[in-house]
Amino acid sequence: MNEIPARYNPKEAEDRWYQFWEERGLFSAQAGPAKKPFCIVIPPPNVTGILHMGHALNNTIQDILIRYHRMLGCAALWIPGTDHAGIATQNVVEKALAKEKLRRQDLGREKFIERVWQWREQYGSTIIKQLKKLGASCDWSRARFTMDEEYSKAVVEVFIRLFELGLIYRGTYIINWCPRCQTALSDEEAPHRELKGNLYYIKYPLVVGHVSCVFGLTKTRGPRPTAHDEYIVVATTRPETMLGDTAVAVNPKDKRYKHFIGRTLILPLVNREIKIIADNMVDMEFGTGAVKVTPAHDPNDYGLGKKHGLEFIKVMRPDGRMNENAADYKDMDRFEAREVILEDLKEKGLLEKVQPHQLSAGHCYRCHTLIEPYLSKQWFVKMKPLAGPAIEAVKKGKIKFYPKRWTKVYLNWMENIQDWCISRQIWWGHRLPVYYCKNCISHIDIKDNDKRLAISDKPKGVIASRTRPEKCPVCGSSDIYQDEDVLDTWFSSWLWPFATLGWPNIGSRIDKIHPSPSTLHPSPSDIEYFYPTSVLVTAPEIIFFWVARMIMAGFAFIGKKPFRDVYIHGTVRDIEGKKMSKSLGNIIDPLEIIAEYGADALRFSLVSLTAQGQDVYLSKERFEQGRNFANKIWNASRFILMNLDPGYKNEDLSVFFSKNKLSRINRWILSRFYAALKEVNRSLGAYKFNEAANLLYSFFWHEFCDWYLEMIKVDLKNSENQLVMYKALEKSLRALHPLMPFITEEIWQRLGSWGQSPPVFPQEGTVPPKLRSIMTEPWPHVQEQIIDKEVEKEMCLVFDVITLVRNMRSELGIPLQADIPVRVCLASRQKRGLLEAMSGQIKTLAKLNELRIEEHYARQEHEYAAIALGLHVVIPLAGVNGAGQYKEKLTGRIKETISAIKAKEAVLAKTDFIRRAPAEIVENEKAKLKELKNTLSKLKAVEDALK
RNA sequence: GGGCUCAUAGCUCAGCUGGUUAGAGCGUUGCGUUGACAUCGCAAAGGCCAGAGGUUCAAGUCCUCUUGGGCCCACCA
Repeated sequence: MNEIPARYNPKEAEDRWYQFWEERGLFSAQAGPAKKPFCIVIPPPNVTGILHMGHALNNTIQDILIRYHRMLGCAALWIPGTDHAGIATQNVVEKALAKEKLRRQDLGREKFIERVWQWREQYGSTIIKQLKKLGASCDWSRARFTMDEEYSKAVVEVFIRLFELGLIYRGTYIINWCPRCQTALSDEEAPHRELKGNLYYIKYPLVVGHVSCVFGLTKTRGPRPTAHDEYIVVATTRPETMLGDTAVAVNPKDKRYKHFIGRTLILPLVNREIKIIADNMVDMEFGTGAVKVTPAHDPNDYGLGKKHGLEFIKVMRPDGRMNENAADYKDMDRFEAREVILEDLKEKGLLEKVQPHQLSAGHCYRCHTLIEPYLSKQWFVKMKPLAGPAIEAVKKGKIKFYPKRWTKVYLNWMENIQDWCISRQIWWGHRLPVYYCKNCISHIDIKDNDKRLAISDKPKGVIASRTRPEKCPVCGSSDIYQDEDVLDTWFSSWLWPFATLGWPNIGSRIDKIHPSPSTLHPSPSDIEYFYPTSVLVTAPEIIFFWVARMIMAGFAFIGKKPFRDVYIHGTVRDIEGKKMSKSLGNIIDPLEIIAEYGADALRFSLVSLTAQGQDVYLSKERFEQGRNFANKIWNASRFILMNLDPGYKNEDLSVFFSKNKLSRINRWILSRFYAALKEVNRSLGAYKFNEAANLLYSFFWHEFCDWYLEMIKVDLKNSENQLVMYKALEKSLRALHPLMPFITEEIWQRLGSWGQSPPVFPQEGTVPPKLRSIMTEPWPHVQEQIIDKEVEKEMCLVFDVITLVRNMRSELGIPLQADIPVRVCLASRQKRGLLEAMSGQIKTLAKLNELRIEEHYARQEHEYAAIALGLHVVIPLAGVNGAGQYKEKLTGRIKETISAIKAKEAVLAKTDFIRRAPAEIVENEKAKLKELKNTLSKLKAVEDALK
C-alpha cells in the first residue's frame, strides 16, 4: 500500500489488465431480452493494415461508446474483423513474391491464393494485436474476416439475389483501368487528381473531293502552304489515343465548321479516313471547337461512338502498351508513345501548338498509377433501384449523420448514383458465382484487335449459381467453367453489418450454444436483437465506398437500415495540416506513443483534440497532455490511497445526504461532480467527445485536485472527508473509464473494497483472482438532488477570497513562506458567517496566520493595502517593497471599472433595450452595474487609504 | 463548374439554440522542494474574434460580399 510509485507505469499495467478483461470474457455481449442492445460494427481494417493514427482515433471513439454503454447497462457488442482487401493484399503478396523473383503467374492461381492465405496466417492478425494494445473492448470471439466461409456465403447470396432481380448485368463499357494492377476499378476507386498537362493542337487534313490531301504523309515532302479549309485542328490532352480516333466532332451550331460536317479527314500517322460529325455535346468554346473522337478510349467519346455508330478501335493492351492497331507505335508504353507521336507530328508539321493545361484525371487508389479509360467487358450493379430507400431513410431522419453536413454529401452522391463496376481482374477475392456453358454460349472475350463490338451482352448461357452447377440447365452439358474475375472488395464490405451477425443463416449463434429452455421467452437471434446496429463510426473518405453502400444493402437484403447514427470523425493530419501518410514520412506511430506515454494518454489526447467533424492536427507533444493527466490521476489517487484509513466504514452517501450532515466543501465537490457528469452524459450522447474529455479533465484536475483535496488536507482523517474523498475518486474513475480504461482499472482495483471487511488490495504486478472489474460496474447515476447551485455559489466566494489574497501577495511580492494577517470586510452577515466557517481552509490555502472578518471597512493608517471585489480584502503593507507597483495597478483597475460602468450605463440608457430585451436580461445588467459601482467605491476607498 | 469547410491569445484549437469582463492546452514571465504529483503548485502577461457591409435592443455567434487556406464532387476534349 505505501509502496505506490510516484509515477504511473502504463506499460506494465496495460497488458496485465487487458489480459484480465479478455480472460474473463468481459468483452462479449449476448442477445437477450433483459438488456437493451447497443451494437457497433468495426470498420474492418485491411488484413494488410498496421495501426496508424486514423485507426487509433476511429477505434478509441468506438471503444468509448462501447464502454460507456456497457456501463450504462446495455448489452454492448462491438463486432471486430478484418477485410480481405483484394487489390491491396494481392499487391503486398506479389511484392513478397518478387523478392523470390517470382510473379503470381509463375505460381498459378491456386498456388498464389494459397500463398495469400499463408501470408494472412502469418501477418493478418497484426492489426488485431495492435487494437488490443489500444484497449479496444471488441468481442473477439465474434471476429469476422470477409473471406471466411460463412461470410462468403453472404456474398454469393447477395450476388445471386441481385442477379435474379435483374440488377446485375454484364456489359462492355469504358471503365477505369489500372494498367499496373491490370484490373478494372469502380469510379470511387479512381479518385481524380490535378495534373499539369498540355493541350496539344493537332492538324487533321481534309480529304479534298475524293482525293486525300497527301501532305505530311510522306517524310520527303514537307507540308505545303495551306489554305484554311485544308485541315481541321483538334485539341487533345492525350495525343496517343488519336491512333484510335474514328471521327472528329463539331457543334452543329458552330459557324466555323458548319460546312465541314459530313466531310472526311485523314487521320495522320495511321492514314485512316474518318468523318466529321456534328453533336451538341461539343463545347464550341473549348480548344478549337473540334474534338477528336476515340470511342474505345474515352468515356465521352464512347457515348458519341454509340450514338453515331462509329467504330471502336482499341489501341492499347491491358498493360498500358500500344497494340497492333497502333501501327508503328506497337509495344510502346502509353507515355513513350505520346512522346514519339508528338515528335512525328511535329516533323510532319501537323502539331500546330502546345498549351500548358491543368487537368485532373483518375488515379488508382491502391498504386496511384494514372488510370486509363479502357473499353472492356465487366459486371455491373444497377444502383438506382437500390438507392431509393437509402435516400428516403436519410431524408426522413431515420439515419442521422453527425455532423449533419455529411447528409448533403451523401444525398448528392446517392441522387447521382452511377452503376457499380464490381468485377476485378485479380485473383484474391470472392470469385464471381457465375458459370458459363461452353456449349450454349459463344462467349468471346474482347480481343485487342476487335474493331467492332457487340454492344449488348445478354446473359445467354450464363449461369449464376450459389454452388457450382454439375450440368448446364439448358443443354445438359457438363462443359462448364467459372468466370475468372473476382468481386470488388467493397462488394463484401457492404454486407458487414448483417453478415457479421450471421446473415443469411438466421439461426442465432447463441441459440445453438445455449438452446433456450423456455418457449415463452425464446432468445432472439443475434440479428433480431442487435440489428439495426446503433452507430457507425468512420472517416469521411469512405462515405461512398462503404457507408452509402451499407445503407443500400441493409434495405435491399434485410429490409431495415443497418445503423441509426453515422458519426464521421475528422482526418488525422500532421501539425502542418498534411494528411498523415507513409509516403510523406510524417507519421506519428500510435504504438510508439503507447510505448512512451501509454494507451490512456494516447486515447485521451486524441479525443480531447477531436471537435466534432474537425480534422485533428497532431504533433508528438500533444500526447504529453494525456500523459500528464494520467499522472495527475495516478498521484491524486496515490494520495488518497495513502490517507484512506481502513478502519472507516464505506457508507451509503445518500444516507449522509438525507441527514444533511455533509460539510459545505463535501457538498460542493459532489455537486460539482454530478453537474460535470450530467454534462458528460449530454456530450457523449451528442458524440462530442472532446467536450466530455475536457469536462472530466477540468473537474478532476482543477476542482477535485486543486481545490478539494487541498482543502480537506486541513482535516484529512475526518470520517466524512474520508468517505467523500473516496466516493468522489471512485465515481470519477468510473466516469473516466471509457476514456482511459487502463489506469482507471489499475487504481479502482487498488481502491479495492475499502470500508468493507476484509479489504482487498491487490499486490503490484498481480491480477487478483476473483475481482470485479470497473468496466462492468455501473456508470454513475446523476443525483439531481445533490447538485446544489447555492453551495457552488458559496464556495465561489471562498475561492475568490483565496485567489484575491494570492493575487495580492504575488503583486505585492510577499513570498509564500511568509505567513501574514489579513482582514476581510463585507456587509453581508451570511457571507461573513460562511467565511468564518471556512476560515481554517482559507488560512491554509492563502497562507495566513490571521484572518479577521469584519462588517465594515474602516480606514486605517498607511499600513494597509487593499483590493476590492464586492468586498474588502486587506493586507498589511508594512515592509513590503512592491507597494508602488501595486498602486499603479490599482489606478489601472479603477480606470477599467469606470469604463465598464460607462458601457453598462449606455446600454441601460437605451429605451429599446429596456423595452425589447427579456426582463431577465435587463435585471441582470442592472445588477451588474450595481456591483461595478460598489466595486468602484471600494477601490477608491483603498486608493485613499494608500495616499 | 458545383458543393463543403476553416480563419478567435505566440502556437494548436474550444466557444451548443445571438445576452456577464471571449476560454483551454502548450509556450512565455515572476515566485515556489507547502503532508500525492516538477509529467507539479501559485500568480501574471497576451485577443479590434480575417476584412467590409447588413439584420437586431444586443453579433465571435445569424445573413451577404471580399480576401486567404484546406477538402470533396463533376463526362475540364
